[in-house]
Amino acid sequence: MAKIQSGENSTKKEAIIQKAAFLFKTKGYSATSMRELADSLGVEAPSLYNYIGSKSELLQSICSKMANEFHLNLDVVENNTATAVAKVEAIVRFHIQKMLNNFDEVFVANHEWKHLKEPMLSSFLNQRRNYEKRVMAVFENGIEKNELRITNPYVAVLTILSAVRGLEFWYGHKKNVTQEELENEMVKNLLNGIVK
Amino acid sequence: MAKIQSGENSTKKEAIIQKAAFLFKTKGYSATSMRELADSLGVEAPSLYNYIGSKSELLQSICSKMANEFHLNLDVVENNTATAVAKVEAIVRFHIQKMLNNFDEVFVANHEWKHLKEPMLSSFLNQRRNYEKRVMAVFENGIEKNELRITNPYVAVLTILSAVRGLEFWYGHKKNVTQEELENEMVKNLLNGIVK
DNA sequence: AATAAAAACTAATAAGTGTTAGTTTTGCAA
DNA sequence: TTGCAAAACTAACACTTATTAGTTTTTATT
Repeated sequence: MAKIQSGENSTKKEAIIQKAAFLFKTKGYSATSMRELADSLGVEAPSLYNYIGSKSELLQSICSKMANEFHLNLDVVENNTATAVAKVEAIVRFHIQKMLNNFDEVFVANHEWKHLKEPMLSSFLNQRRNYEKRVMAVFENGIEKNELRITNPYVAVLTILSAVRGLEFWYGHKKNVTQEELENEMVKNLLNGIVK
Repeated sequence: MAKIQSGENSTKKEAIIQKAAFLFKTKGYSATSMRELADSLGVEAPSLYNYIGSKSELLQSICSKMANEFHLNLDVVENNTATAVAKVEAIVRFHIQKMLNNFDEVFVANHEWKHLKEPMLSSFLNQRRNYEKRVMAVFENGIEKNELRITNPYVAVLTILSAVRGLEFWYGHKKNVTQEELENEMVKNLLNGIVK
């Protein structure tokens, strides 16, 4: 009957993943059925299996894609910025932008990872721990170089990254704040708290 | 066979709700089955219905209990603290303490509310919007009285409350940070960013 | 127009869901 | 010890779940 529509630059598999991200975000992974996903693509559920292996594979694709992108950005930041403060700002800005531009997928990676199956679950958590450590190293470096006035880098990382993650709470509210304003104001509030 | 164990100060219904909160937090509402909940209480699933009305009633109990407690605290803070800065600090500290002392239930109210059924869903979201507005009023008052240097109270509320909510991320990590240290350090980092 | 591959379909399966009905066991009061 | 209510049980229901098998339709190529 109907065909799975995919944009010019995306395969049909990618179209399925994108819709899945939207539904997983909206209803949660477990509460989203394959029939529902198929329905929203104008197709019967078994047809999806021409493109994907399983429901859990969809979740896995989303989570690992996000993990990779965040790690990749950290590589760039570590090599291309001078001061620790500049690194922190670059990291915060990337998180904010990702949050605003790839909301569905970031949200799913942040909230639905617990439904990953082993061994992907362990792998995902390992990657995340690793990411945290690398960010924390940036903060520690900032303390050594006397750029930051924080005393506990772990708490600082936790505080800042969580604050940014909280943008998901803002999403949909659509107050009279532009994306740029929000980003700048947030960076200011957060960095003011820790920069010397 | 086995009986549902309830602590000295709690009814059996409360014991069920508490275990439900733990499971809903750990596996998510949809992925938690009544059989599983019963199992963890050493009982068969239908036995639960001697004490509760339905699965969704469990979620409702948890969410509305948390909503009430946060509102109640705000009543106290509004009346019993002098400056806006003191109010902000008191709110932040309450959020942190709740997060650390009633982790399961706070987590569920924060993450699983979307599975509430109407009309409780709308009611819950209304309460939350209301809470935000009241907190925002505190910030606006702080700007008027020249106590705060923020320019956008909405972004500030978002940033601070999200940062605190991010404690869920810390929970379980058990770094070498005591609860008090964490609370004080976090309050410092956050207030430094906005207090004049 | 014929053919082969891609992609949709229908039907079915086995497992799991919340919940109800009806029955048995348990524990306490008389 | 008897009797009664509270609280457990078993069996079953009507649905929903992800997924597979097998078949038909669509699409593009020769």
